[in-house]
Amino acid sequence: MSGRSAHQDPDPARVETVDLVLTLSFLLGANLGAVAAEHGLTPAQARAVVTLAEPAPMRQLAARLSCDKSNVTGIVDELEKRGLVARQADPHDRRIKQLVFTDAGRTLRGALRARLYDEAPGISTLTREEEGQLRELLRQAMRRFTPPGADGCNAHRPS
Amino acid sequence: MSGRSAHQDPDPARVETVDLVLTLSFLLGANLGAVAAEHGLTPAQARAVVTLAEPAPMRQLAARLSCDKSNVTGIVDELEKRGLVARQADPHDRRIKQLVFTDAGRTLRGALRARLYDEAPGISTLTREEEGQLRELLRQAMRRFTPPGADGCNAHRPS
DNA sequence: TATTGTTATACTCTATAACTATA
DNA sequence: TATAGTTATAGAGTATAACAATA
Repeated sequence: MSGRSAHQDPDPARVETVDLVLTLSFLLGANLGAVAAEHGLTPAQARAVVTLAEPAPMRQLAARLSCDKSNVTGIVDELEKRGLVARQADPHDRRIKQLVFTDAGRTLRGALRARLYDEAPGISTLTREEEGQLRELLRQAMRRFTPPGADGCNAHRPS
Repeated sequence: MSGRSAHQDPDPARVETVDLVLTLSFLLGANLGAVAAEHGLTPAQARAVVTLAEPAPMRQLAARLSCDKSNVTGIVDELEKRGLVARQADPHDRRIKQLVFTDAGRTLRGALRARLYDEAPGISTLTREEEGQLRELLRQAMRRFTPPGADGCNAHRPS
């Protein structure tokens, strides 16, 4: 018994690996925020512009952003107000609104992607070879990852 | 002119690398949220428990969480209410409150760290060697990263 | 009945600024 | 004057639930 804890401390090397991923992601997020602000957008709006692959229904954009569809309404409202995207009626299903870029929106998307990817903090300092190794290791990690509750049936989230 | 955009599309390989980092980080964050909820904590509260290296002033915890000190007050209020941490007067400077864990808090911290690091989604599927390579590449990226606006002044980040 | 999108609402996270008590 | 911590407040982000229009 004594005061011995039920859990050993995790491997310090593992802690460093995880913290490095989180720190790098934090920098990428901070960069997104800064670039968004330069264009008078919130981070969520900028992310929508970068993520949208036109044409796409609202619901698909929500899926790509990993958020509820109700959030997308407000984000797209603002982007539409600024003349960056438009909602187009779908000829085959009148419930659906297809999102498309305006010319200004498409240009902005290119500018944002250039800043966020070409100049990605940290990652852009690696050589092509190093980045290739990093990419392959991350692919490996994601490939082998099994989401919790995926026992071959459809996964739902208990809340 | 012919509608040619001012920006080329970024290198698809680069896009994949960045998106992999963000996806992995998203999974780590979702895991934090799930583990926090199991213990009736919000993600921010759980992160404070995991991050706190006792004893530490409020201000230092805020720095480690990369957030404003005003946020820490509420987080620690709740952790203190649950008997996980305590605020102790600093004998040398009465402005300072040193945060320390209770026994329950220290035990919880161990449990959370075990879940968040030992079972880190994605990363825990790599072999020791693969994880070592990943860690070294991420270290390299962070080492070479120059924060914007760091023109010769001292900008470090102690881990 | 099920689905797309909208609205209303609430909760969390975060930053800013003003305040206190110390130093 | 400067710093540690608190309080009040406001802005983003997100989720849930109820709803209208449509399938």
